[in-house]
Amino acid sequence: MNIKDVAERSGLPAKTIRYYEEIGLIRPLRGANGYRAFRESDLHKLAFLGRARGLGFTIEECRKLLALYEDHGRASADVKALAEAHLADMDRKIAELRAMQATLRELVASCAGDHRPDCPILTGLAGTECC
Amino acid sequence: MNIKDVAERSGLPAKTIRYYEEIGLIRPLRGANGYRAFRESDLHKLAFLGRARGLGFTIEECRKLLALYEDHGRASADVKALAEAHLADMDRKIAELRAMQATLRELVASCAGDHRPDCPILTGLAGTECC
DNA sequence: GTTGACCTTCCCGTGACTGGAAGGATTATC
DNA sequence: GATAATCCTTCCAGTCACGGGAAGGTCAAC
Repeated sequence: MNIKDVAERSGLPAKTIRYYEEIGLIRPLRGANGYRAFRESDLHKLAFLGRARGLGFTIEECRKLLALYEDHGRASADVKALAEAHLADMDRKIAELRAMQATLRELVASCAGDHRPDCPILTGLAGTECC
Repeated sequence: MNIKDVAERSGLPAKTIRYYEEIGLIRPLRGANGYRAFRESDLHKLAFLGRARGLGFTIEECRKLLALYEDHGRASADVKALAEAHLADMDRKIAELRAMQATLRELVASCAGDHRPDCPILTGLAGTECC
């Protein structure tokens, strides 16, 4: 299989597939013409990577997941720990975003939003609480 | 004021302050020795930038906010629109994270997490729904 | 044989910094 | 006055996960 077919079947752009080879996530064979020759197993790995990335795992986490996937003697606890750490990461990110939203929503609520120049959003950002 | 004092007073690292000058967010004066000479107005701008960045605005959004801040004839509606667009951005990011979490939580819930190798998280990522 | 679609590598750009090297300026100490 | 420590400067490279595009080789169809 050439890269375009793999790209279509895995849903990943060809550029991304080349990049994944470059950083050692996959090791496709090479034909006599220098073209990458992908096996079904490469395709499976790419699909795996696409799903893991889609769930927000970083590339290094994906590397670990792939290693666990290929290690048939792994303990499912190791996988679960990785997944739970990632869930906690996402919790933290959501909390951070919500905190930022809460602050900004207060400022927005107090802003008239009309043609006049007075703007509590700007004075809030300026921090000069000049009352 | 030299850069270290400004860094301490604004809460921004000196590296970041140099970077902000490089991309034209601030324009401190220069002393005869080549050192940056910060005015109070530079410090205010940096504090403003620090707060805006802390609320998750991108650098380009900060540039616009700073321009509005310095334009005393602005309409507060323009500021409010920027802020509301950013709130909507954050809404989208949160929704994306929650969708990823929901999927991953399902997988995690079905994983025993013990010493055995069977792992629904990995088979889920492999997508081989082999039942 | 010539088009057109594919493939390859290589290098640059993204956002918002961070780290570190090399070297000049200032301040404190002896 | 010499020296050491602490500042300051610029410049270059790296981060993360790719994407864009150039320059050139290969392959299938007509």
